[in-house]
Amino acid sequence: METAPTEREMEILKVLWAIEEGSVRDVHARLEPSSGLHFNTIQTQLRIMDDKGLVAHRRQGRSFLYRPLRTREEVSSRFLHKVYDGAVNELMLNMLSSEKLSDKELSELEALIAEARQKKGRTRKGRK
Amino acid sequence: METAPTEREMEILKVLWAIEEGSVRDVHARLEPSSGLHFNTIQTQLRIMDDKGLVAHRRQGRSFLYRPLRTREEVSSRFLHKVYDGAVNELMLNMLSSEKLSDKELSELEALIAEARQKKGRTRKGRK
DNA sequence: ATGGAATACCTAATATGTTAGTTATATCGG
DNA sequence: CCGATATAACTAACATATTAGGTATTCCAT
Repeated sequence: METAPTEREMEILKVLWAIEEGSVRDVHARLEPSSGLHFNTIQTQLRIMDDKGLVAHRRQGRSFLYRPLRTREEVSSRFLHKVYDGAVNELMLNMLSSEKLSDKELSELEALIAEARQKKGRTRKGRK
Repeated sequence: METAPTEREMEILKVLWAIEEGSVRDVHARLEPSSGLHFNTIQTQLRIMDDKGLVAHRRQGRSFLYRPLRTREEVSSRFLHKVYDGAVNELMLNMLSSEKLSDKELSELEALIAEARQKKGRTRKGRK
């Protein structure tokens, strides 16, 4: 069916990514301060997301515990392909220009990529 | 007002990013093969996006030429903050794991970052 | 001028998203 | 067992998105 999460659904997914699994109350507690949304609203939203396959639930005692079925990777990958046709370096280029990154952050990024390169090199041809 | 582009609006923005500026017909020509959408549908959509401030138009002869007002940078930055709270390296980490990047692409990425670091270094303290 | 083609403008139907009230049901303490 | 409370389930109202039909206007060629 491939339904993309809506704005609100993204907020809820974000909470679930953070807490891994949680009840309506848990999600509501996290979202209420910033959004002021009613408990029932979150409950309804979660049920809809359940129908859509964005989350799953299991019973615990009298309440449900919800967990995300979409990962951040999936959401991000979808974004990359939708907006950049999959061109990671295009995205990175834009990030580098729009985000103000510190030296430290840049070093970290470089290290991440170097590591990925290492890993790849090892499992393929030779060292370089 | 800060309205986030919807799914369909994203498709249209993408076309406009590619062609820089174009008439309803131009956009429709690009979108029709994949979507089968009616000419008028695109026209209405563009007018709505105009109202929302996502695009602007100018007259040329009897028709309008539309151009995007949101850049890919802006859309991407918004995504980064919404989904990752601005943590670029988190995003990159996920990209590295979910996208299958070639050695060449990884090298390019590394080069991009190195360059950004150079540039930053030059305008700040010293060389390092 | 007049008819045809292209286009903007207006309108509306349908679908989907968003929010929260109301009702039913289960659980726990006494 | 009984009432209080927490929660799920149902329902509904309203907003926004999506799609396309119809109408008015403009320009071009005959």
